[in-house]
Amino acid sequence: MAVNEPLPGTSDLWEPEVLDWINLEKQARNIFSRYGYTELRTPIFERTDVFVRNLGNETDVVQKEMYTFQDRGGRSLTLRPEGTAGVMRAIANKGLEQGEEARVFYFGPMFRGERPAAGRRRQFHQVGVEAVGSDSPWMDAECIAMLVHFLAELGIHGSRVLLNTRGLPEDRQAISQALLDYFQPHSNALCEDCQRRLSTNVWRMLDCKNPACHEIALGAPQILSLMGEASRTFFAEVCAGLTELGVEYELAPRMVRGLDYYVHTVFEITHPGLGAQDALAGGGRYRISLPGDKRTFEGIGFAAGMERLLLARESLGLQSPPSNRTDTYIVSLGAPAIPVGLRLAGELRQAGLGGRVKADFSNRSLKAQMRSANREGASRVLILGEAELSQSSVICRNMTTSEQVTLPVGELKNWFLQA
RNA sequence: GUGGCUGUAGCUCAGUUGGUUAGAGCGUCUGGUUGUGGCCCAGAAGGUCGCCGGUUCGAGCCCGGUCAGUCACCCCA
Repeated sequence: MAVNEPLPGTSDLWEPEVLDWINLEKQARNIFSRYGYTELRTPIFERTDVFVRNLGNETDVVQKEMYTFQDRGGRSLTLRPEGTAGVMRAIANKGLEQGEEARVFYFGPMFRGERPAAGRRRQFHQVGVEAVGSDSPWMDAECIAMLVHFLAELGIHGSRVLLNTRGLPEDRQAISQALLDYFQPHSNALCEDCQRRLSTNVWRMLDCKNPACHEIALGAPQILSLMGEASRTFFAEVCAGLTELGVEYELAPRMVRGLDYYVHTVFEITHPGLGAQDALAGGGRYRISLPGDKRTFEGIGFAAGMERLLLARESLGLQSPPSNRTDTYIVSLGAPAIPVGLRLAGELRQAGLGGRVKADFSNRSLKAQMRSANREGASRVLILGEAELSQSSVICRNMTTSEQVTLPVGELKNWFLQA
């Protein structure tokens, strides 16, 4: 039993759920390509430093969530915990001309060694986009609007767009200091995590969920007001762009996203149908430098959790109904009929007739085979028995109307073509 | 990694104060006279009660451990 179960946090995916996944991928390609994005597929494992370097060594993802192993040559490799790093590596490898933009989307499995919960898996799937090479705030607005468009196309209503800015790196020092000056006096009242954050990551204290910390964080200085002119102008233009595109959003001045590489815009989309992990998607503007490359790449991107998108759809009653497995079912009565049914099935498929064709090789009674045909939802049944074999004919039964006729094999095509 | 809840047939679940061969519904299979599905009827198959150990004359029921699921925390998609 247990040996056949998938590992914790992983799962087998059967129809009809698979149909929802196919549809999700189709919609992603459909929408993102309208914005000029092209699909990129990168390996699901990379050299470990690709991730450590990009995500930041102090992040939780790097510290305790990566699936890292050594290959035979002793190199440290890691199953990708997110998509951006690999995409950036691929772009750097291909090369980006000065002034050239890369706009790509991707989807696929990601791996994080976390404890599974609602909407959280160890192997999960993300659909994401990256627009690299533009430093324009209008690009941020368009990117967020594209995500909102995508959600609408999936029928996901009721989500919220939360928006904030982290400003430019040169503003960070002053802001961190101001936050530190504010939180330090309260240190005794803070939770364990936040006491540690005082020295590691003061920003993160702003969105601590601990009630006591949250209370204190409410009185913290507004980071936006501490930023320089350039940062504030950038943010204002992102907001203006969203308004221009008719995207509704909420300012979330205390939202701080986990990864170190963000500059300026950060955003998150939440949905009430998800449970405790209510983030449907998240992203922001980033600057990334790669090992062996002197350049810094700036871009804007997001990743959406595919499981969560599906959960949100489910909470709105939008999952695919179970589908029939068979359109045409071929019943063979008696051992001599079985190879004839086999051949007939092959001919139908080659001719593109009868949709999903399944032949029954079980040599069971007619009744038993008819029951199977019915259970599988077949709309047409072809019956081959002794009498039919001797005269090269076949009984053609319409399962919806229960009408049937005996036809020479040569006339089957016409029968299939009529409704 | 930490905590709460759960773990009985393919599925959904019953199993009384621990006491003889562990039950139901659905599903599956077979049959209801010569070769015809869905409805109905009859019969059958299917379970080491997650696993290991303990308490007991005796445990699906009690205790401990373990594994798995689930939800929550940390964090994130």
